[in-house]
Amino acid sequence: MRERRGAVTIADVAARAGVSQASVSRVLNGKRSVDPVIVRSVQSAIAALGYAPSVAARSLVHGRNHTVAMVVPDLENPLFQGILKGLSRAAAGDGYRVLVADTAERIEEEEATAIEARHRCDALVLCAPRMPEAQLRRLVARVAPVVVVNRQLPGAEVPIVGVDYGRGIRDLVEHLTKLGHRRLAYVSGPEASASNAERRRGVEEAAAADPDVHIEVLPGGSRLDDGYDAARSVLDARERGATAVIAFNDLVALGLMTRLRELGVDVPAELAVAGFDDVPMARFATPRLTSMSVPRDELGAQVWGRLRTLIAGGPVEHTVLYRPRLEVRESTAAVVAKGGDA
Amino acid sequence: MRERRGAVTIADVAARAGVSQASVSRVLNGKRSVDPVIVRSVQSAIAALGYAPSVAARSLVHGRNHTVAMVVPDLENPLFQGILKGLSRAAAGDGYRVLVADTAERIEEEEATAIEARHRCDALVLCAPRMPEAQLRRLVARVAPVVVVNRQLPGAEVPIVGVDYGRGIRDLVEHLTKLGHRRLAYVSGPEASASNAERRRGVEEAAAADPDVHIEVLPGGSRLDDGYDAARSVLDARERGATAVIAFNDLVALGLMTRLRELGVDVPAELAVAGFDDVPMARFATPRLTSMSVPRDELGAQVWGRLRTLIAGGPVEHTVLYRPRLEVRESTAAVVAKGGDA
DNA sequence: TCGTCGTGAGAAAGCGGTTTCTCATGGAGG
DNA sequence: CCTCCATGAGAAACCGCTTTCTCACGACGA
Repeated sequence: MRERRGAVTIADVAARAGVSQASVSRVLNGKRSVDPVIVRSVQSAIAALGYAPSVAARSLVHGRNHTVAMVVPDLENPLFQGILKGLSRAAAGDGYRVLVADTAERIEEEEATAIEARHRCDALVLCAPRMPEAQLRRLVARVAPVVVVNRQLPGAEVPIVGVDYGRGIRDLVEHLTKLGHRRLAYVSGPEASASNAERRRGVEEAAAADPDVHIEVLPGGSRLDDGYDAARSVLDARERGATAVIAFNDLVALGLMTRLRELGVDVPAELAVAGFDDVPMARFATPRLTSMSVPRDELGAQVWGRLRTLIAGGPVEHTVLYRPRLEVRESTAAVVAKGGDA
Repeated sequence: MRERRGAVTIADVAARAGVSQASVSRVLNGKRSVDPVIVRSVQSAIAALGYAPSVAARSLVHGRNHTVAMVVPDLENPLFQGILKGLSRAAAGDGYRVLVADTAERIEEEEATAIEARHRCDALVLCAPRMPEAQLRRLVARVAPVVVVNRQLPGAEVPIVGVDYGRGIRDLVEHLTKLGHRRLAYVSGPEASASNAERRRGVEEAAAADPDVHIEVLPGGSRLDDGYDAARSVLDARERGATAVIAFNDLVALGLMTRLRELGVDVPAELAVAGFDDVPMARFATPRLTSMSVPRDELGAQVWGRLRTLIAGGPVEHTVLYRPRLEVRESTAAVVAKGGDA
């Protein structure tokens, strides 16, 4: 430890420029009080030596290292990938980098991971945290500055960025009822998912708003396989009168459509199918999938905007919920009267 | 700066435990020379105060902060996402976190981004760097310890982890020739992509190995849209005798198949289609897509293994190239003789 | 008893940069 | 000429932790 580690330090620059370290520091940090001759001499020495200040030393003095930690339940999830992309690009514009911590859906590790990651960084992003609400409230108080994604925390002094899934579902139901559908099915997402709970609330609200509309909730999941496997119970619901299906997300919808096709069910002629999230493949499925579009990258950029404000000592900015946009495609069409009903 | 910043420091722990800071440090770092009474007293103080050592201070002393930077051309790419997932999970097992830098395909910024990111971290991962080879050689010498993904650097003292795309293509061609296909088309990837260059080399080698096999190269890209748009030139190639198509990757193949279906071309009866990467959707397409499977998460874990060795002062480990595994599905079948040729 | 060796623990220096305080110089005004 | 004020720059302390060096004490052997 007592040996110099080969890197160029501020002492080397000061020696080469013939000034004190304090002067080098002042030049580095743009202080106005430095004689221009010294400024040029220091800059010349910096360039000649290829000097870059130690992040650790600066961090020790400033108490900040210009990193932000992002904790996610699973990096496989397209939403989190999009948020990471948007966040990392936006933060880079302010000299920040994103440090990633993936909890692999181990809920019991989520809190410790968040605390550890935050300890390394200036701020934290919690993506769709799975832990119980009381625990989450205590955590956000502890790890500020923090932004939470896709998890409501009424009354908590923390910015929330998310998608208004309830609203999206209601809009989707409206699209389908305008096409004449009155009996629908909703293929549910994972039980532990807060965004699925919101979708289900949207389902309930849509059904409550129109006494003619009935929406049956079916078990499902979040992946292609889950949708594929849900086809059986979807067809049962169809026997009970359902003419349209809303899937938790596009992957579920795409898997479902594959199985329906294998089973000889014509989409949308015999059964309409709609998804959520509008993944790129939705536009290339057969039939093209009607879906609610969510701006993933932009979510990440919004997260950064709020974090930046918090880091700078600003106020807790408003919760922002993106309203999903309806992308009507081929998989939904007007209900066709079943034989004898015409 | 002269005010204490509220965090618990080693001085607080020392005061509470009634020992020196050196003793607290010794306990923290597991030194054997400490009296067990002092160990317990220190541990009790740490727990009571909720103390966690400053990452910056430790980093300053040790010259390491247990982070590794990963530079990618675009976080949208499923391969990089998978590598990030595998790397971040593997590194976490050793107390490391991954810091992400996305260059947004701005090749001119790649080098500076890599240097800056490395400066913040203990090591670097360069994913499919786009810069010219000479520049890349100079860079890897400068930023060691570094692992490069999907980019060959013969003779360079740097571990390479990647996919043997040439071998994958040759295996795919073999699969198709065994089905009786003799005239093939390859829908090319992005011009600047090193992995596309490898695939094209594989195409040339496969054609050179069998004088009966002819492979025509067509322009394409890397996304669903690119595949969709390539259908026209694919059909032209079919007029010239091609009975099977290999696409740069699965997204291109899926987009292509959508357009072929719209144009009334039966896959694989009239034209066989194969992809690369085996994304989840390949198993749910209609027809199910034949593809070369690549273990994305495992690539990330391999990257970590090599980085860890380098960080520990170990040798440059061997380049590892994963051989893609052929996943035969419905989109490829035996060539059907065209009318009149039977 | 005295001297030597080994072990445990505190003091102080150091990691690399920043900031505060102090000093020196020059200019202006009385 | 002398004093005061403003400005520029270096010295030293500090950020929080680690490590080295030194001291003290105890035990053992001569």
